Amino acid sequence: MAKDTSPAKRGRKRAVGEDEVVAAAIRLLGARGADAVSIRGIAAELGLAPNAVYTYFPDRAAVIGAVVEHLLGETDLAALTARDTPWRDRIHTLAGDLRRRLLAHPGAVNLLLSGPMDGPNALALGEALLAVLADAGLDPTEAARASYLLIVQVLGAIALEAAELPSPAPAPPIAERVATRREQLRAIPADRFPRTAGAADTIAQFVSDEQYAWGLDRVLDGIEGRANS
Amino acid sequence: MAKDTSPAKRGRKRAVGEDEVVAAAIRLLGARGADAVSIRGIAAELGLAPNAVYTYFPDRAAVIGAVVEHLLGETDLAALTARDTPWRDRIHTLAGDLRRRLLAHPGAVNLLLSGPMDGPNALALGEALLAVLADAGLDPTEAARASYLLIVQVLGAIALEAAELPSPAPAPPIAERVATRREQLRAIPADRFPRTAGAADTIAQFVSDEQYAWGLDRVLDGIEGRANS
DNA sequence: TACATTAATTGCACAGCGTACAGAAATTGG
DNA sequence: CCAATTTCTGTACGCTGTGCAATTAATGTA
Repeated sequence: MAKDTSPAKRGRKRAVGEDEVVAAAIRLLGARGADAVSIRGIAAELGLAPNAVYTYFPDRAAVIGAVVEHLLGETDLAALTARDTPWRDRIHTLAGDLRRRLLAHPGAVNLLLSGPMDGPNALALGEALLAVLADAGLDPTEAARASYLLIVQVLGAIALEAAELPSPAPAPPIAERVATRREQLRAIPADRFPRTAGAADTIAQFVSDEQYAWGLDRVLDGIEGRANS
Repeated sequence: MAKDTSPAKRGRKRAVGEDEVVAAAIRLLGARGADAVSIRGIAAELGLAPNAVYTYFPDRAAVIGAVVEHLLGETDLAALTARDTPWRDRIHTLAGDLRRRLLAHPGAVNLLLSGPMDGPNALALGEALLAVLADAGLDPTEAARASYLLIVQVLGAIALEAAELPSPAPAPPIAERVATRREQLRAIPADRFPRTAGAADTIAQFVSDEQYAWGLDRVLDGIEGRANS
């Protein structure tokens, strides 16, 4: 049961730790977007030669995976399992939290979607979600299906929002993004797309907190209909 | 009203057309994955020097945008507006169609999510969706919100499926993907993630047709609850 | 028919990327 | 003090997007 990470190894001492590599990557992600999260960029950030990074991770994908894990690990799973709060509220809190955190560095969600999410923090999140949905009255099979549905919904919504942001810069405020959309929507020919043009005001607000919560509520409605079967 | 694309221009004749550029890109996408859709790869496919591509598109992002538009344009919108079919069935058909088409070249959905979907084919799809949801009894505002919800759901589900596929190769059959997942899930420690381990069988099938349809049905349930308010 | 104009294509170059390989530097157990 | 072991660096290869200048091909006009 000894910590088998410390027992005084032989060779040269490490200049940094794996966590510092991840930290440097996240620093780049926030400051210069997802494309800037490069091996060479991270190395420069740490004052190392590019290939020194390969001491800590086998390839770029592994670094990305560790970053994803770190981002997922920041979520407050305790709030998710607090059984004194209604289950729908708990999910709303988690979803809002994830959205805020992931849109803080646009491009982060693209990292999530660039590989399977199979790390321990991803598992922990899934497990907590299953617990909430059991509280909601779903049997284990339905709870599992619903948990995936929720993850799809949350990551999908965030990904679509992120898709229309130019990667660098930590995302303008929502009001500004809505205004930009409204401006672009005014160019739509009302004769060819009458319904779209007519609903332009609502469409402009697709990237708002309200639409995000509305969509989640419809999903939760659908899930709730399967409860205590 | 004359075709202002033909009136006999002056300089050298174009070796290919914009559509051939897009076709070459899609050929690469299907054969060697999203990463292979490079300017140089397209140029090689067409027998041109790399920078000749810049005659047709200003940069790589524009090429990607055209590819996305082309993929969206392949969807059968007529089936969406056939009012003799129940509206839920029509949406299921469209969703299944999109999934099949996008998973045919994994990585395609990442292209969709790499920029705003604001081309004419994207607009046409949105417009058709609004019509279906009007048929479902939603007022224009709710229909707009629901249409975005549906797009989020469909693209999110496809993106999550694509995320765990190694980009090249046109996606193994579903049964094989489920088997692979089941294998990986057997490694999950049941003591730390009891619910996850217990539902492993269901979780393995997250990438199945059934889960896709199940999730869509929950979303449609939620949307249906807002009809004829 | 000859020439000038215009557009498409090419060659070359630059800066960046991931990463493989060999060697130098640093640290420790014996 | 030496040998073993680990980390870090130098160098290099092949790939990417794309800007600039020169070349090639097609046309309208004289």
